[in-house]
Formats: sequence, structure tokens, C-alpha cells
Amino acid sequence: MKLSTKGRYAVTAMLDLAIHDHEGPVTLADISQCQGISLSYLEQLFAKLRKEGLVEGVRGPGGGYRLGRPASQISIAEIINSVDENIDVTRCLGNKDCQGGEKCLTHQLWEDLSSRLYAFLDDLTLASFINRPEIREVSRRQDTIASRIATMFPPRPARVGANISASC
Amino acid sequence: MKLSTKGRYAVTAMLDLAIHDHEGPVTLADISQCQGISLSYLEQLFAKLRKEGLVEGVRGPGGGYRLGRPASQISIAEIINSVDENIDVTRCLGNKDCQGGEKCLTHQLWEDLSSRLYAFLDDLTLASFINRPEIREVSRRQDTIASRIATMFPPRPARVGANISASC
DNA sequence: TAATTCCCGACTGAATTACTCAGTATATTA
DNA sequence: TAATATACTGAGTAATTCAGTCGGGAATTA
Ligand code: FES
Ligand code: FES
Repeated sequence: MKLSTKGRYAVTAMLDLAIHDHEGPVTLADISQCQGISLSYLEQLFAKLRKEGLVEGVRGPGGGYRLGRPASQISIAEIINSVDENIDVTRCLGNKDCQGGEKCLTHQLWEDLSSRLYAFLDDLTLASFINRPEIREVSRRQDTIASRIATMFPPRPARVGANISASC
Repeated sequence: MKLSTKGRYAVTAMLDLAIHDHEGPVTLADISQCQGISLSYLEQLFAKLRKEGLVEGVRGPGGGYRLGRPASQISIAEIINSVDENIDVTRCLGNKDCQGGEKCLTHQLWEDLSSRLYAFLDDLTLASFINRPEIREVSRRQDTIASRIATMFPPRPARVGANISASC
């Protein structure tokens, strides 16, 4: 289990998808702009998420990415693991034999902590974050702001009603 | 909150200190040899741990490092934070203003996850790891092996009884 | 004094991060 | 059918961090 900015990017992007799930696919260009991450970098991250089945891509105009499963069945741990190349090597490289054939104490202790952490993050699903009332509130407010801006500066809609998902 | 190999090194080293706490200071040379980490690198990590008051150094022969506080009052979160330079910046750099003066949804959600994770790791203390019976068992066995080896190849003792702490 | 340990700072190769560019493939819409 | 918007792929790259080396110093013990 590893946790870095890369993992944070993946998690926040997935949360974005989860929030706008009902509005159809979200484009990486939107996420890139809203969260200030480079588009190509996002593409690399999403390639990994796609390999794990956490998202599915929809090509062509009006396309984007959708969650690969219901938000209630995607855990934070899965997201982080899929982008962070969870090579959690200890000194024995997984052989558990550095103490005269036995697993050493340090190995045991770290494995223990690591699995507790994983269990914790595996229990947190995307749904458990976005379904709380205060989140719904902020989400609604931002959509309102976004649609007001959209009214003042109407963009050419790729598909009717699809551009509201551009809120951050 | 960030979690990398560096953090793991710090945590396992601190666990080492906690286990051998009753036997006097543990030298970095011991930890370096047992856990396969470079001595100078350990020195850098311990400089940070010392700044946070998590350990205290004892100079001179027979010296080493001791826990700065009882193991029951040192959390895993503290250890990781002290070495990992927890600069958990979001896009707004902590200003919470990227959504027209308001904190954006992504910021809110990540802050939320981050604090939950911190709370979890802050609840885990060194003592909660080493005081479990199965750990005490492995610890005892390793000390036995170590003292048997010490009998076969007696090292020059820096201080009477102090070298048993060389077990991994 | 000599040995052992912590302590300090500068430097360095390797790995990873985050990004850029240049394309290809597929679906939509006009 | 043509134009366009999107996902996809892979090679390359500057910046950063990781992990380690080196060369000293300072305090303590014997
Ligand atoms: S590091 Fe795996 S057994 Fe020691
Ligand atoms: S990133 Fe902090 S408010 Fe948007």
C-alpha cells in the first residue's frame, strides 16, 4: 500500500465521475481543467483504471468515462492500488525467510499494519463519500453556478444537456 | 498524508526501538544491519524523528536511540508525518477558494478522506503493535537465537548485556 | 587518549512523477 | 460522406524525490 499525489489524483478523478454519474460520461478534458491536472497524465492514470475495470471509456463526441461498477462497489483501496503499482516489498522480497528461515519480526509487524490499512481503505467506497447530505449540497450549488455561467456564455452543446457536467 | 517506503523504514525502525526499549538504547548500526537500510539514510530519517521529539539520541559507546515518549503515546501517523514532509497540497494551495471563493467539492472530499485516514493511523500506537502475545513470542524467539549466536561468536561487549539487542 | 556513537551537510545516481508531443481508432453529427 | 470530438497508445523529458555515499565533527565512555 502506497499513497502519493498520484493516488490522490486518481481518487479525486474517480469521485468526480461518481458525482456526475447520472449525467452521462465525463471527459478527461473536463477533469483536467477542473482539477488542474495535465490531460495526458490523466490519460495514463485512466489507462490503468480501465485495465482494472474501474472505469469504462466511451469514444466519440459526447463520450468520456463512466464508472465501471456502481459507486457502492468501488473502494478507495482499489483505486489507489491500480495506479500506484503496489509493490510493497520488504527486505526478503516476500520470501519471509530473513530470520533463519522464519519470517522476521519487522516483516510480521509491517505486514500487519499494511493489511489493517488496506482493510480500512477497502471499506471506504466512492458511494460512502458522495451520498452524504452536505456533499450533495455543495454538488448542487456548483452545478447551479456552472449552469449560470453556461447561460451567460453558451458553449456549443455536443449533446443536449450534456455540458452541465463541466462544473468542477 | 503520504505513505512510501521512506515511511515504512521509519515505522519499522521505531517498532524496533519500541521492542528493545527495556534493553537500553539501540544503535542505528544495528537497525541498518538488521533491516538492510543504509546507515546514513537512517541518520537522515532519525534527524527528523528527533526534531519531532519521537526519539532521543544517546552519544558515546553504549549509546544509540531511545523512544522520546512511551510507546503507548507514539502513533503511526506521527511517525509517517515526521519523515514524509506531509505537504498535502490541493490545487488551491490550501486557500479553499478555487470555486468562486468557495471550497470546491473535490477539495472537500479529499480533505475528508485524508482526515479519516489520519485519524485511523493516529489511533494506532507503537504499543498497540508490540504488546500483542504473538508478537511477544516472536520477539522472545529472536532474542534466543541472537543470544545463542552471541555465545558461539562472542563480540566484544560495549557494555555488559547490551549486545543482545543486536537481534533483528 | 582511543573508541564508539550520534550528529551534520554536501553531493550523487537512480527512480518516479508529471508532463509533452505526435499520432491512431472510434463514434457522433451535419 | 466529411468533419469533429473523444478515447487510446507510445515515446520522450524536465523536475523532483529516494536512497545512498562521503567526509567530517561533537559528545560520551573506558
Ligand atoms: S523481511 Fe521478510 S522475513 Fe524478514
Ligand atoms: S482545490 Fe482547494 S478549493 Fe478547490
